[in-house]
Amino acid sequence: MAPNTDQRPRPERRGDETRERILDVAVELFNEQGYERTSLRQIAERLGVTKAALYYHFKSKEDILLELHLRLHAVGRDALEQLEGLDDEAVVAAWPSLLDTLIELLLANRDLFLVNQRNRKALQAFAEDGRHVDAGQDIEARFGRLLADPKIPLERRVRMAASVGAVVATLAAGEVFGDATADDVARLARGVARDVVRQPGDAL
Amino acid sequence: MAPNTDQRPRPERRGDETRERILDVAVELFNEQGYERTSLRQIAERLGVTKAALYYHFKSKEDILLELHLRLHAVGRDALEQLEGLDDEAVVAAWPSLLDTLIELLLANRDLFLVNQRNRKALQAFAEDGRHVDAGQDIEARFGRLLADPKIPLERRVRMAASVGAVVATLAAGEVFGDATADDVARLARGVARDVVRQPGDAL
DNA sequence: GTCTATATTTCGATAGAC
DNA sequence: GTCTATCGAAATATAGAC
Repeated sequence: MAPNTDQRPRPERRGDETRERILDVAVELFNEQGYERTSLRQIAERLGVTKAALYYHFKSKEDILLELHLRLHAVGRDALEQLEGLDDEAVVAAWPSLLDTLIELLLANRDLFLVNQRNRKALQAFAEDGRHVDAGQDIEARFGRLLADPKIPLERRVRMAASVGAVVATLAAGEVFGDATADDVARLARGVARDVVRQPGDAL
Repeated sequence: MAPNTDQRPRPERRGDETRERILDVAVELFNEQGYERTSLRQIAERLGVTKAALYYHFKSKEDILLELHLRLHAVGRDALEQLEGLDDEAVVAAWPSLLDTLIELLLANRDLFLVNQRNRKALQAFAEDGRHVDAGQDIEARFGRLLADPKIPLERRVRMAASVGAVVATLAAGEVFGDATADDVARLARGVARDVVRQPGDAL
């Protein structure tokens, strides 16, 4: 193979590694303090570099949060693609299985999830300021449309909203259950989710 | 009765009325944009006064949020006093009834609730900076201790966390259920909450 | 009680050396 | 790729007139 004559440093090299570390520290701080209360100075200090260095890797503070949003979407992309083309009724039918997937993903990417959940306002502000965050296939937008669809019985929709709330609250509480392994909590969360979606009147 | 010779303007007069309006506008804007993204200039403009006027009524921006926090506590005080002296096991027993109260209060003070829920980080930051927000009888702290109590079976604790998450998510979703009256949503929320707390193995 | 005007601080972002 | 130095904007907060 010919030697690498590319002037740019190879991707997946030292540079991208620093980029990763920036994102890691950002997730930490955004979760501890929130996005708005976290300054670039804090991120830089915890990382042991200067603010200006951050600007080499990201063109703005918003871009850091936006990148974290994209990563969450990447995590849920497989699940999202399964829904492509399905109408709302079909999504309702698939809901119990979707909740299991949600629990699994939430457990494996807890911090990333929480950052996105706790900074919804900031993300939606960017979107309104012209920045498109996927537009049509945004997962949250689709969920909102689902809850508004009058073709689905109200109780079904309420229980969908409640099931997500129950799961997120349970896994966000996470380590307050001092004892308890992650697997224990996940198993119990699945049980709760099942009880929420299975409404009275459903066939057993 | 002798004429009022007090130099200060009477309480519950024009002054407190403006104070109320400030809090009302603050709740609106904090819910629309979040606490950190809302500037005092915006509050003043929507109110038709200047920033300086706000500082006559509140000594800082934090104080506005803190006041809203105190109001929420005032709303839930009756419910909280019922729990005084009860040990954790007794609270668990009272949980189903507490959830009904939560639903009722949440529905009657939706905006106030949401501001406090969405700005938890900011409030807890103030508390750590020396400002005491009740210390011992803070409702959220008590809830956290309850979830950590190993004397309560894990599944019970998980279901308590999940029930609150389900209720809050349902009522926060609120108007996305385009049709549906508040009463409908409240009734369905009670049903869901009941299904969450009543775990398998409980006597019917 | 509300105003105008301004002080003070902090933050995001850029320029240019190394 | 990271640094020093700094800019400009915006925010909180204060001083003092009315």
